[in-house]
Amino acid sequence: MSDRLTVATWNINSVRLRLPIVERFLIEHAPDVLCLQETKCPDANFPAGAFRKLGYEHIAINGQKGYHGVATLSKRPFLREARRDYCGKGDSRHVATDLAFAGSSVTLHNFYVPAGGDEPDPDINAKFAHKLAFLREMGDELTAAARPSVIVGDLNVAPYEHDVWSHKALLKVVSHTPIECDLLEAVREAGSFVDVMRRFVPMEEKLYTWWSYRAKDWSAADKGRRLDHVWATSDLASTATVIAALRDIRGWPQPSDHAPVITTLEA
DNA sequence: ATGGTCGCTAAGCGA
Repeated sequence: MSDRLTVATWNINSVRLRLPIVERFLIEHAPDVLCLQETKCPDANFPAGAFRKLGYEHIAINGQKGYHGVATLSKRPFLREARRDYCGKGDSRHVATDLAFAGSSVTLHNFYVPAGGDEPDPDINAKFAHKLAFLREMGDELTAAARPSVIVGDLNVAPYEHDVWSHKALLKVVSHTPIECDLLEAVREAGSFVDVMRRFVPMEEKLYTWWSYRAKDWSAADKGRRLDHVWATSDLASTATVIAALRDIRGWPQPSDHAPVITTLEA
């Protein structure tokens, strides 16, 4: 049974403040599924009604007050929902859903990996130690990942040379240090996942999903990083296509500092 | 050059 499923991922940095542009995105791009990160919203206050009105009737949320938070919005019903408390800290950083796909099902993991603070040394920076522990736990879990599976989200690591505006300038900057880049590769390989964005954009081509709020003119400076990712198991990756980071959306009014990424899965 | 800007929630923290 042939099928097609479009999956978007977007760190929106407050779902309530960003509701107008999330609605605009859903109307203009109409993915089957949208995975949000940094919703910063307790579940009781999640604006589910606004999304249901746009046809996203199935909503899996894992939120908390003020920080983190993920949500998966879907036109297609969920066969299963699961949430894992990575590192046992009570942070809302993961929700998994199973969706009907091609006569069977696909598992979709939505992750928000800890940013890791400023100092890339786990001995003096507990936030960086947490980030590394979180990634190691991801690797342990994903070794046994169901097939087919897709992982999307803000992984807060830009692993390759051209995932950042300057490899040399960022070697000691959290998100692009060798320890994180090597660990993210090990996590991906532990579950035999394919980096779908890089299947479509050559390794030597710059590719970003995030631009800091701090730049005077983010687009002109273009000091971006590829922090958001789409991974798929090899059975899906062979037919997956990516609309790489929708950069224009970074320039919408009151934007998130991340751009969304859309992937089409076909089987 | 070691800031610069956001969003939460009510001064400072996290990103």
